[in-house]
Amino acid sequence: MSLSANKAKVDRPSVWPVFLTAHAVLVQAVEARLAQANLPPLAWYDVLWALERAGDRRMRIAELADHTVLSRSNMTRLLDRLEVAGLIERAQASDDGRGAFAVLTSAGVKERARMWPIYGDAIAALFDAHLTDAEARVLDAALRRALTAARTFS
Amino acid sequence: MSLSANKAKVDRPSVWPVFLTAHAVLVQAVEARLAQANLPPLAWYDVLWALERAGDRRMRIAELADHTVLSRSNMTRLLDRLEVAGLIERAQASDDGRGAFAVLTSAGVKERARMWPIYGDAIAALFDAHLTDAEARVLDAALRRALTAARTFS
DNA sequence: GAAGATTGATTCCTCAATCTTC
DNA sequence: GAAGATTGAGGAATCAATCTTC
Repeated sequence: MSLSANKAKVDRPSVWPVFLTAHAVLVQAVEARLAQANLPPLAWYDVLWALERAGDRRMRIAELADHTVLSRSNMTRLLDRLEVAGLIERAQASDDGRGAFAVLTSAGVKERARMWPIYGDAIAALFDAHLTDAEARVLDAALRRALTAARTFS
Repeated sequence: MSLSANKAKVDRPSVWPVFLTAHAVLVQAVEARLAQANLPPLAWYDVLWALERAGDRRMRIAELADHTVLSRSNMTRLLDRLEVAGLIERAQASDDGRGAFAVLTSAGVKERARMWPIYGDAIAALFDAHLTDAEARVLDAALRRALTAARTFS
């Protein structure tokens, strides 16, 4: 064992603290704007938007959970709330008796459309406006790389 | 009012979704490594480290809350847990009767030292290792800019 | 026995209300 | 009345256990 056991360690101050803080502050600011407009939280948007992009406005629960980076049980409960709010419904999978779908309702479509102006503006003003095109490309590439690595690792 | 009310909007796909996903996945991976080593969560580290860097191993509660981007009530409860674990103590401010300090104990110092190898390795392997020096500089500058803007805005 | 999803129990976060000191 | 910190009550996240179907 050499003196430096952490061979992967890099010889510069880590960007990690800034990354964590930036995320926390930005998300708080975005959530605040949504709340101020009497709109549901960010997590709701994620689910609604994922469903809307899916071909037939439906997705398997586990697929949704993976997509939004939530645990299954967490997703079950989030869907409960969305269902109570009338934004999604649940449906049985015809081919697999165990499987369930979350299906976007038309009220769900409307709600997402109502959220987008606020959410989109918030992202634009708080995040995108502060990145040049070149920086955006670097950020995108670098974060995707770390992301992929973290996923294959664990 | 012009046709485009969102003047700040930028003409490229936003990095925002990748930013959110990368954060979620990376934090989950780091927390998993800590948990696997029977160590406390990331938030504990933040508080312990902030206290250790403070001159006399103590900080005001509100100051700590600002530093770690937590609400005051949240910080109160986090400190409760840390106090039960013996890692911090509370002390009265001598000059201001309302004020309270969180003070790092020697057990707290030890615990942070025990966490660092795991945490530091995780950051290095999952995050830093995937950034070149140039990318790290870009990331740091860009995120700081967004961060500052978001803070002055709200 | 494993995959898909849910449930119960616990922990943790959040909001508004409170208490004390300034 | 405002600042610093805590509390109570309600909501959301987490873990392990469960139920059903494959």
